[in-house]
Amino acid sequence: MIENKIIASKLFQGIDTKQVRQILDSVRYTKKTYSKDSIIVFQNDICVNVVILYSGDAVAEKINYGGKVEIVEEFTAPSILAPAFVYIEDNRFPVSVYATNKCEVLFIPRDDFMNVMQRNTQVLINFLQIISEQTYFLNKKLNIYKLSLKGKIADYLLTQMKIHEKDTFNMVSHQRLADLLGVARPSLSRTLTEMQKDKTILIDKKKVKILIPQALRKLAE
Amino acid sequence: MIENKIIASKLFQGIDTKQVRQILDSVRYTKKTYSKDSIIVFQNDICVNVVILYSGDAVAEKINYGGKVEIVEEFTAPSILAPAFVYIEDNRFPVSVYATNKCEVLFIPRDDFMNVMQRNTQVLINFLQIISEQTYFLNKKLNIYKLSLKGKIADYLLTQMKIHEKDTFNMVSHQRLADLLGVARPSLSRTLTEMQKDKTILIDKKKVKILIPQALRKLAE
DNA sequence: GTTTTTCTGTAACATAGATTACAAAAAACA
DNA sequence: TGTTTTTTGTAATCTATGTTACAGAAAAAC
Repeated sequence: MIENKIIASKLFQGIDTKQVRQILDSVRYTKKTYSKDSIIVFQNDICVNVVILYSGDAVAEKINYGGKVEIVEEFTAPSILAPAFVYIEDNRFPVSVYATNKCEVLFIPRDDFMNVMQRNTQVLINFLQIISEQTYFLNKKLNIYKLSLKGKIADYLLTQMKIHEKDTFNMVSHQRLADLLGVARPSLSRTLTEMQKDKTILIDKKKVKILIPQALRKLAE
Repeated sequence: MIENKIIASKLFQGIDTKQVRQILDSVRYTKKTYSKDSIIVFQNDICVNVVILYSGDAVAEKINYGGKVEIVEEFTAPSILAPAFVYIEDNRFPVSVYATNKCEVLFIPRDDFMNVMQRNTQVLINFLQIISEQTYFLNKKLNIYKLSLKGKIADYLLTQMKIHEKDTFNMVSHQRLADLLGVARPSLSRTLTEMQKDKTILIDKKKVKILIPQALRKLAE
């Protein structure tokens, strides 16, 4: 039953299974299954559907001028692909999305979905929130870009501290963190060492302990 | 007449004055006038209104940890302030906005505005497009951040070429461009000189001529 | 047309972070 | 337990861009 799967999506938050069924009955939708490595949406395709990945995992890739491929985003079901490109004027997908394992995807024509939003306040709120959160996270990402490496690390550590709700937690590998922050691994190592010399943080094996959170806040501002 | 002023806003695109009047009549709204340098919205205020600047100019500023002030965005009427923060969960203004000259502002409670969107498809489309475009531009800005200085200049020149619809056009001053790109002025000068030595572009006084657009596209990818 | 101000080019130097390389430490495996 | 693989620390070097400083060119003001 498709409604049991998509109900976990943020798009249908606060809506019960029966209502989701009614919504699906009120629109024309297409259901497709994709095998590993097949392409779900093509870069530059015109985006006339709300695309809901309701099972499986996918990645967004961009092919740039020189033919080089860059991974832009990773999706895990349930997830809406490129919600901000559905109602925009030049509404072409900026990326290609392909399945990293078996995926099930729902396509709802944007006009039909517009009707749903007009009838169902909760869906409207949810969709507005989904797009708005993207703006929020992009803004945040942009701020992080402007920071020095120490600032980026500080931001990462503060976020982790918030997630774990304590000042001691396990770190991912240096290589993984370097990739996340978009920096070189040896630069990251060097800077982590500096921060330990500063007595701002303490690292023991995989464990980090934040000694002076205020110092991190200052670095990450 | 307020409706004659706000009708130029993207939010009311495709809607006639009479309808705008009807929309305004259907919501509770507040109209305020701000003198130069007064604050329109305060950073960290909860954002429960759609805020429409319908005359005047304003700037968004952020006060960061150390008390330093940073200019984030400039608004010219008609413009919606922080549309992406109206329906988000942690809906606090990320910035303070203040008037740089006399401003007139309309506040519409977000629940009332939600009703408008549900009754009026055009307003819904417009609002979705406004938020979506923000995502689009932030994505673009993020990509530009990742580029080298040459890449940033290339991107700027290509955009200008598109705007002017020809390969020769006037440039803004180095200082202004350096600020736009977020780089140091002498670095910009040096790099422009390099690009002229490469024969990619040609500069004469204020005029630039793009000699090899493909080279720029490669740099800006 | 002369003076003053602003803009541009450029050089010398500083700095953050990338790159490469390698050895020590830790973890995984057998 | 010993062996292999992965991860980490760190040093040497390179590179892009920032910083500072100043002189000549252009533009604006007078």
